[in-house]
Amino acid sequence: MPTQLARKPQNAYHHGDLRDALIKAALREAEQGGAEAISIKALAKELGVSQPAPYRHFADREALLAAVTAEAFRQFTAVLREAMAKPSKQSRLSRLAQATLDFGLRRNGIYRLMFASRTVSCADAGSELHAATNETFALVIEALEAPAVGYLRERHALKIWAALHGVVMLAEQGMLTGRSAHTTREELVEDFVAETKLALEVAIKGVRRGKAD
Amino acid sequence: MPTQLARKPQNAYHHGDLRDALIKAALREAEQGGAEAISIKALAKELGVSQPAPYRHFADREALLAAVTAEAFRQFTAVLREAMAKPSKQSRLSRLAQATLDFGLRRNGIYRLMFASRTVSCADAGSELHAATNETFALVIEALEAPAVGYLRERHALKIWAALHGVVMLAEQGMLTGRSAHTTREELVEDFVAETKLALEVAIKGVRRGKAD
DNA sequence: AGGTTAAGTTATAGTATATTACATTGCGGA
DNA sequence: TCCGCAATGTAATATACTATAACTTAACCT
Repeated sequence: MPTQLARKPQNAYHHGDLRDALIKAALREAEQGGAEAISIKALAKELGVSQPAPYRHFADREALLAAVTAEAFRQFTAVLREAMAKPSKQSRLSRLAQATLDFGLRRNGIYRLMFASRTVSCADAGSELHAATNETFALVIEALEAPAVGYLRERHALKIWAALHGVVMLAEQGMLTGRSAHTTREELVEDFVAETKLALEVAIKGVRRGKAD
Repeated sequence: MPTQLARKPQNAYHHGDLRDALIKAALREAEQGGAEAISIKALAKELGVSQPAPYRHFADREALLAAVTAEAFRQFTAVLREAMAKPSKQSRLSRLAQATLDFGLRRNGIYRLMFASRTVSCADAGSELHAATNETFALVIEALEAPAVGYLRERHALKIWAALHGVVMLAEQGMLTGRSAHTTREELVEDFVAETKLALEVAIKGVRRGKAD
């Protein structure tokens, strides 16, 4: 699917690039209210087309959500990549982790759309989503800055990812506040980062010395 | 609000205990499809009452969801408590952790209702939900089997809770499968359990020796 | 008995998804 | 040139859900 240049929408009966406009507008809506805030009817009205028009481009609401989610993943990955790229005193893993937390809290509705809606599963290997999450996961592995030894990198990438995800979700739900004074979200994240680095280092040394898994 | 004995519902124009029946039926629905699967209309039909009848007991759909979520938390806490109580070779923290994973995956829709729906926030200290999550959190602290030293227990309880939550959520979404061969969800959870024990022990010793935070 | 009220009922409005049949535009080929 | 046609809209409509309003029934309480 090529990028389809927007053909002048000025005097248009035809919108010009309704599909893309729908995705962008839906992302804007989801920013605050999550997936539930995305209404085909409302989007159509906002874009000045009739209600059924979106159905020319998406079979149903779920198909739109899938496309929006994929786009959200692309943006997420871009943010993480940028955070890892910029020079800093922090380690790359730390920057990735804090960027994840920041994205998860700031663009909270979108984050939920990506990770906490069952509208779309990324289980089937062929899906657009699967590819998107693969890229994110690859970035996490890269952030570990560790050599490939067995499945250690993958395993620790999964762990830090899960931990970060948990912090974001609980924080969004307000379940972290008031539990432990003097413990901020950022500190929790930094704890996990430190533990990951340590554990991975130890594990790799262990494998190299002992040749055992 | 007393427990309101079910007055004989047999020959009833009045249902008898519609409020409770709604919550139970809604929980059953949510088991599979999460919060979105809960429809006032459908529940009313299932229970053999008219559509507006539920509104006698709940101001709106959200109020019903709040009550259902609170009940879900109660069941969740009960399951965890039971898992911790039964004798086993595993540590209490390990049993709590695996029970959490099991609940999160098996009663997946309910788990999402509890932790991944923004319908209800537990941020306000007075709410029924806040109390329910407090109880769960207290259980996690108890499972650590560690003495109260500063805020260490609370901090590590938050960490293991977040980590567990992350594993459950990612697993539900299918984001763990296929990433790292030879790494099961249970192993991830056990890893977090082991790290928590170790880190907490070290931290407590450190504080006691050095008197510093 | 009779009044009060909680807990239902029917009727109805408003909004969302989704389908069907029809209309408009612009482009490529005879 | 203009005809056909595919792409992309529109109008009309069916269905489902939330929610409110006005009315009815049953139970309880003096």
